[in-house]
Amino acid sequence: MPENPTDTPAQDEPVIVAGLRLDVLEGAFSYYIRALDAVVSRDLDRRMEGLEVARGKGKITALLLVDGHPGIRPSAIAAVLMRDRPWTGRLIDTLVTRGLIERTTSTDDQRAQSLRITPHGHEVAERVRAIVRQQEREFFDFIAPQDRDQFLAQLKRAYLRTREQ
Amino acid sequence: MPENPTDTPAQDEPVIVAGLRLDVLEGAFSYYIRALDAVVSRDLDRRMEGLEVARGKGKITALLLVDGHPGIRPSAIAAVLMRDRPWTGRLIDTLVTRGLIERTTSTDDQRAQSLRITPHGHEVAERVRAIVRQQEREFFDFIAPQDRDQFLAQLKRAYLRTREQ
DNA sequence: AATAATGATTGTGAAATGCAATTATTTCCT
DNA sequence: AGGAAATAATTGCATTTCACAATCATTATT
Repeated sequence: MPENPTDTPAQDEPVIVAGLRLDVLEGAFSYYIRALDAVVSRDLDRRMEGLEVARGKGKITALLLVDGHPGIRPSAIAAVLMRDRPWTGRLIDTLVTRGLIERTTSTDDQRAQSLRITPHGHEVAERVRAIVRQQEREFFDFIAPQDRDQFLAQLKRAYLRTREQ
Repeated sequence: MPENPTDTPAQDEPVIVAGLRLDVLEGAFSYYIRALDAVVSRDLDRRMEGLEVARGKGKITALLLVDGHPGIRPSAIAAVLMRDRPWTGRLIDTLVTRGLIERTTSTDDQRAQSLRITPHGHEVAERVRAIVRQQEREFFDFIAPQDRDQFLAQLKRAYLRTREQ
């Protein structure tokens, strides 16, 4: 049983990109995470093209959250996204404008709003789920099956830990 | 010898963030990468605060590339960053304006430019390296030593593979 | 009842980003 | 050699993103 992921570059082998060495960044988690984000986001944008939630960070998460948690408040979405409320408010504006979710004032707290998915929004959410799953299959197909769980677990762990800080 | 990373959440355990479930995103590489990027970038911004290369993606990489590759062309930097040339041009403008690098027309090709680090730029590059290393130590300290190489190798691999597409 | 805290919106300005058009130089092709 | 095509880079927008301050309404605290 192999202890290391399949076919990974050796630790001492320099990382060459476009013929250039990456200096300290070569050994930096932060660099790869930031660079990967750009590529993954670009790819996801392409896949979502035409769908009302295309481009930008947040709309997809917000839509799925509303679909999965009827009556959710904007501030709860802001907490997950780690964004401020003005930003989240405008995000919700666009989802409402596009007829994906609806916004009513909450019955138990009249300051708060209660967000619910519309039938159309639910359809879009379903399509979003399909696209996300498809991207996972197609875009990340180079990750060997036996490495997937471990890699995902590490990312999860990093995600949950860094959120705390 | 353990085969799995230390203390990782079980695969079937739902990921709860701010009390909410994440739907499909919970199992999506893309979600964690995108979310991690936001946190890591924010943290890096804080650490670089005051330094002429703070905030934004690209200045750090560009500075280190110029420092490590005297005479490098803007287009080479654009290739590494996967950005268009106008964008890269303006990035270089700011580095030049701040006295970190200097720009001359290349001798072998008068269309092209040749970028070189200034003494001040080199100093900043050194400080950037120290900060990056420090972030790796402090921010990612939750990754168990025995997991680090493997996690980094997976990220590297993902990075290199996704660049090809 | 007065004050503080909470949930959300509006206003605004600074950056980031992306596309099209332009200029200058070099390479390629007859 | 001469002209077309390709390459390196810049300039000029037009959009979008994003954060901060100020404001308004409602609820909680004392």
